[in-house]
Amino acid sequence: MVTRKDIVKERILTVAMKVFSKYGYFGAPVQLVAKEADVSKGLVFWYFRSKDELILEVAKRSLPLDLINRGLEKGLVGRSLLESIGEEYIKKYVDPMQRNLLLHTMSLGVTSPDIAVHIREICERTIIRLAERVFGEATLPNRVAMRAFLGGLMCYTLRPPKDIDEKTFLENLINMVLSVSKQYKNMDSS
Amino acid sequence: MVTRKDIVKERILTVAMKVFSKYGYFGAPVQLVAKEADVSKGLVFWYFRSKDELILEVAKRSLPLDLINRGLEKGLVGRSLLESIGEEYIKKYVDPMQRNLLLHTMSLGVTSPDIAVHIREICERTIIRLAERVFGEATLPNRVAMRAFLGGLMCYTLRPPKDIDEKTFLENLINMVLSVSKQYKNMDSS
Amino acid sequence: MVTRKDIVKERILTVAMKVFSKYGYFGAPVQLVAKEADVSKGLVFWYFRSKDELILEVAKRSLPLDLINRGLEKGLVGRSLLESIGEEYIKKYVDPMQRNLLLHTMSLGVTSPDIAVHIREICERTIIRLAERVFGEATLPNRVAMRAFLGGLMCYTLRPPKDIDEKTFLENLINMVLSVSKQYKNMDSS
Amino acid sequence: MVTRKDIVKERILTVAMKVFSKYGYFGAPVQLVAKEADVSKGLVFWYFRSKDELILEVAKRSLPLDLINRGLEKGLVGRSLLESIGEEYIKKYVDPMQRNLLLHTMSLGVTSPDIAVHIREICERTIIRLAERVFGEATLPNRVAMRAFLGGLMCYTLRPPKDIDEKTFLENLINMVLSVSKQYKNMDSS
DNA sequence: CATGAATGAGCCTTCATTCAT
DNA sequence: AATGAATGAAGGCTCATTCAT
Repeated sequence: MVTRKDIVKERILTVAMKVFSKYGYFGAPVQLVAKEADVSKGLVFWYFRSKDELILEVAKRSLPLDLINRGLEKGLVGRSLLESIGEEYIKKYVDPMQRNLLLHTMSLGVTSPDIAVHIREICERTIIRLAERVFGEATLPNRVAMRAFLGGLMCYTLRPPKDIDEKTFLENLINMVLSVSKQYKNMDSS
Repeated sequence: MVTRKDIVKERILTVAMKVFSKYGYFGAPVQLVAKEADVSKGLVFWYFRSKDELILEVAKRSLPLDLINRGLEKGLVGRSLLESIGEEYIKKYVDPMQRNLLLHTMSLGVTSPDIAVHIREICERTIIRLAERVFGEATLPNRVAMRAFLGGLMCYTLRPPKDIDEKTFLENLINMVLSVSKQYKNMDSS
Repeated sequence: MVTRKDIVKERILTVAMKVFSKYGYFGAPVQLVAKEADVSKGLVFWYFRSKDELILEVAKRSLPLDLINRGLEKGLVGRSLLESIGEEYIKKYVDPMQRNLLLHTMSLGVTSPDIAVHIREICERTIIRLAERVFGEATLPNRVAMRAFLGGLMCYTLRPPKDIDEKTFLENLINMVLSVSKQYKNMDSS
Repeated sequence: MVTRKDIVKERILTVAMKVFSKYGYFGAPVQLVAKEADVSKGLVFWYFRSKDELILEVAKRSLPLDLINRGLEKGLVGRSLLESIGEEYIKKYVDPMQRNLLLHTMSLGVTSPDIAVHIREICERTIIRLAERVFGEATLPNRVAMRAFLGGLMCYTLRPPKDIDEKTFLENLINMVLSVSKQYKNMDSS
């Protein structure tokens, strides 16, 4: 059941993403988030114990974890899982708001150990689950491949090359990534 | 002639890079920079009119402009210019301090309009000069190629793939970039 | 008849005494009292219109009024009334919680005019009733004697001298106090 | 040399004593102290790192340590030291401001462990030095006697009995205190 | 040039209090 | 009665910036 409480908390979070995206985590006072969400400053602290907690929640959402989990939940494996994630990834970050937020989060990860740790843990776990579902097992080379996959996507969205269309890019990236595993070797989409 | 003034200003800048890299542009008060540089807070404002000016100066240095200009000044052209820049680029950003600073600057570029403008202008001009020296003229495809070159380097340093060594990466990147121009077509370094 | 209402209100008050004793009237938020009493914050305000009202109620209990009234209700007069009160006084304030609370209340009496007034009124009236029951009439010297009695007890409990036992102390204090009235002159307990 | 810096800091402290005395340590915002001292809020934090530090400094001054040290520095010993201290003690606390401040400090000592520890340490050391100068050595009974002396003075000032004049009180208190040591036994002022 | 005292705006956070349910 | 969401007013503290020396 979705209570009124959940709705308000969600609204605050959504607004916070917009505001933080525009002004940065430190450039935007909690006050501004509250005002934009049309609630009192106090209420933000009722739902999030501190600004850091709010930032952490927003930072989590700025990462591609949501779409990765969605892909995993669909029950997809191998190439089709990567395709699904790749498409959603690019879809998410064509939104400049999301792209900027991701930049802020990456910058934050450098300075705030607290938040960095949190994020790192989550990423670590996700990478492993992803490797398992794509390759069958999360060996080191497989995990590295998953990182390359996500890193490649990140670079693509951060600085999309004008001369490579999404389809082509994705196909090549996925081929490269899958080539680390024998089962996909010499099995290009060509 | 290098005056005492230059030495002190330089020291402040160097320290500011370290401090901002560690705590972020907003997380580090001017006071901290002054303390680490062993000067008074007032002196920092003597050399830099405001914190924003100091940040701007540091942000400039965090970008790869310096090494690009150095390459240009060497009088190199074409492939050897790209090789020189590529090597220096990677050399600069293996330093985590520089890498983190670059992240902060990218995040900053999203929120701070006037700093963003400043940086963009400089980049724009550099890209053009670079294209001219590599390809002979700064046509749109050539400028795009230059952006791809720099973007590729950025991604490489931000998330260095374990399975590609620096030499190989650079060679492939340069080949790809040069291939947009007829004069380099089918003219691999081989 | 003791209603459920009374029970809850009483629990809140008891807990408030503990909490205020530990953190001071201003150091303890109402929220903390509610939590320790295992009720909602709103309920505290249902029973006590404001925090000040709660503080006042606790402050009253921190004073020795209860045991004085109990003594009066026993129908005691003269020396035996003082003895009863004296013993109960010391018994109450051997509890560090009560002692600390008394200190907070004394400090509060200095700053909070309306609470101070309230307390002063109550004290004034009690002193008079006490003087009447001890000496027969509340003349000025008699009232002063009553203050000396209570003041002496307060000092004793706040900083109990190691070399004077309770019995001896009380006997001497009462003798001194009673000596202001002719009827007790030269009428030591011996 | 008394610098301008010292003067300003001293003014803030003096004002803080007045303000805290009137409103209590927690009832008075730093802002109010600053305003009354005619300086900016920021400056108070320039001289005192936090409100707690300011409170501690004021709390120290609210105790009778100053006059005790002054007595010690005069080189007095035995009875004359106690007489000097006793007179100054009463002189200090006839000022309601000082009396109220002392009450606040005592209340504070209960809740703020930090400050309590600080104060306790200072008191401990002073008691010992006092015992040494009064009795020649700081044996346990001598130290207890010193506590009784100071405790007696405190009670006297907090609730001055109308029927005992200062001279008489002091004489009796000192006689009592000195009687714990053989060298003063049977050496009453009578 | 250099220092550090001084200012004031602004931010995070707490908390008494109200109110719909 | 009882809950806890919601509000808004302060308060402590930081920090960029200025200025007298």
